[in-house]
Amino acid sequence: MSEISVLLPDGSSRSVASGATVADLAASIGSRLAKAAIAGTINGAEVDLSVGLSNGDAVSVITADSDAGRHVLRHSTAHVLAQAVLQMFPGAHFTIGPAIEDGFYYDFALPNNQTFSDDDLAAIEIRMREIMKSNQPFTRSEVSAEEALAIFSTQPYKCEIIERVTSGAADGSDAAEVGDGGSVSLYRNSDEFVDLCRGPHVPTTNRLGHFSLMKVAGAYWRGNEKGPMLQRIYGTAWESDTALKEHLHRLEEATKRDHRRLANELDLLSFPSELGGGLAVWHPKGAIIRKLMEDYSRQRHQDGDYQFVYTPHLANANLFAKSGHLDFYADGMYPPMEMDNGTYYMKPMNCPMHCLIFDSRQRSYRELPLRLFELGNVYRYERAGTLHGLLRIRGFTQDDSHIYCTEEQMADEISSLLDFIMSVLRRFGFNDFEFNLSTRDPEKSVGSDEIWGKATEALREALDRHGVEYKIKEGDAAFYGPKIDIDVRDAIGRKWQLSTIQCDFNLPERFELEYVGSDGARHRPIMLHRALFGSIERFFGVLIEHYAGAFPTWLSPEQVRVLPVALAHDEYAQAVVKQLKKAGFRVEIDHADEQLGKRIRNAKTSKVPYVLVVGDDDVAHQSVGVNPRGGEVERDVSVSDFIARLGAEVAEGQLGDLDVS
RNA sequence: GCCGGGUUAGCUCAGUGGUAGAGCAACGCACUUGUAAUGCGUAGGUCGUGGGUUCAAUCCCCACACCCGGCUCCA
Repeated sequence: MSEISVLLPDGSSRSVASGATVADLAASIGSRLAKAAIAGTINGAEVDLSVGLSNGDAVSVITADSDAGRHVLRHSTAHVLAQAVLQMFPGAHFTIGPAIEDGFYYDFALPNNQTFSDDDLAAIEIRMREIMKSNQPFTRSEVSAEEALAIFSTQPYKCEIIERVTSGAADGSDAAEVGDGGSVSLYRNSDEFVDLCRGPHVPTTNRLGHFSLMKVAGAYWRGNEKGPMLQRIYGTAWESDTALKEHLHRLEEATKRDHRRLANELDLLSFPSELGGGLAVWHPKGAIIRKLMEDYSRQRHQDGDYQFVYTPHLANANLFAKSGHLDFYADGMYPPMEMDNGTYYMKPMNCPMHCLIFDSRQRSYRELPLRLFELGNVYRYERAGTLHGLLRIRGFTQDDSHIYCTEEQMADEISSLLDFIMSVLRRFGFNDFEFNLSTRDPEKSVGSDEIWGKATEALREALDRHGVEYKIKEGDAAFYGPKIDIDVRDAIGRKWQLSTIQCDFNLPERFELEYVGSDGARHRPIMLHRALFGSIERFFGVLIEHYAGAFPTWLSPEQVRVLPVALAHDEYAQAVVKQLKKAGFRVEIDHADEQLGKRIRNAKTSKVPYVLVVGDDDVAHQSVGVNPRGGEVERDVSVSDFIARLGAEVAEGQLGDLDVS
């Protein structure tokens, strides 16, 4: 028998029999690898294990416990989901079912606009397990478009995909379904079930099984809100039961951090339904944190040569007509108030008002960059279904600034903004940043090519100067200019978009803003919008989840709780409280009318950073027992020592990074 | 806005076509405790709002409000 030679990922060559498949190669390397293999790559392209090798191929084996392997598992599980649904719901149409982060989904259109119930989900999962157990092979074939249309003649969505692909109108999601060649690739795993798919898939359905169907949801066909609404089933799938369990555990942990739950448990704020949707009231404890955030923000802006301004919550419609926002965003604004002297709107943004301030008198180039800053309250009528706790809210406060500068100043200004942003975010325990540069959408934009080019270049230059990696989001800019968005990762690795720096060529034009240059001529300034927190509300929501409600001492609404062991120690405890308050700390006392253990538990569940227990010894020695959040109890600490340590901790928090774990 | 699900005591949640229950919290009494839940007792709800069906609705139906999970959107 002749042999061929293939190249392995480590650079070595290996001889295998001519006609060997990826599976054969894996088996020749080791039985363990053969068992773990679910797909492979040949010359960089992902393939099924059953694909034959050619002499000189670069080959790798994909195992289930890799990202690529889990992707294959998830996609194969999605096929089985579709198979089960088609069996159980005669007349159902299936559409697309990709693998996604942590799992997969599949979209269906059920006859007579039926919807899936939770009971259906459980039944579908059982049927899926039966299919997996029956060990059906996934078999690939390639057919012409005509043949494919015949095979899927009762499946209009599949026909649409085939037609789009063969007519060259396919987008990414179509290509993922069928591949991009002239022919259409299919995967069949029984006589009755076949799906369009590029693959690869696991060799047989019994390689699947560590999965769970999670939820059912509505989803628009092709994401088009005017198109039909489909029924989507989400699932998660993993390489082992352990990995599945770990994932479900992570979800539980994330639920415990939910800011809506913690805001309630910690008495920070609430969303009374009497107020209306998407409107919050801040309770005293939440307000303490908010004030500290605002104080810090104001201090940093003052240090950064920003000038503080205030503007009203309402404005005449003419202002928003002039800014152009009424044309673009009227649907997202609270409805107009007809007054006897005109029509008024709640402001959905601060920028037009800041432009009025800029334009209130003649400006010189000597004033630039002119940085106007406001913690500005804005109101946006977000669509009802989009509201989400503090993260998507209708009334909120932006830490908003508009910077007017020259073209030449733009790059330096943006560069220093990046430093400013990261420095502020670090103060709140965020150390992992991701940058996105959003570029022009030629279909939806104002301004000349030249100015777009310059501004995009300035943003890029600033990012390059910082040596940070960034992603380009093609066409994702606002209509008025390119922008940088900054995402942070929180303590459990989730990504949140917070800060933004946006160039604006629209408003200076519309407001005819000018400054007098050193040449004596009038010039139009560049305008930058930027927010660090984004909105105070949203940032606070993210902060709650990041710290899981256990705020660092400098931000904690209650920094210390003093617990007298017994009634006899109450007087001393009150003296300790008095000293701490005098030193500027937020302190409460919990009198001895409950068991000590109970009171400690209460303090811990309230996430108070320091619990001080005081008893006979402490009265005798002017000391306290210190029980820190997440640390060991320390007895006989002198009150003055504790005050000094607490003061240092709070001050450190105000200067440097916080260790968040 | 669209597709689902939900709304019962301050909180977390049971429950029923004949106007309601638990745990925690609150309050009272006893206990005075040295590092994560003492015991006993009391009080607390127009069952989201409005309409309909019914002898009777918290329960069934409709509308609305608000919330949750997604989709779409996000200046």
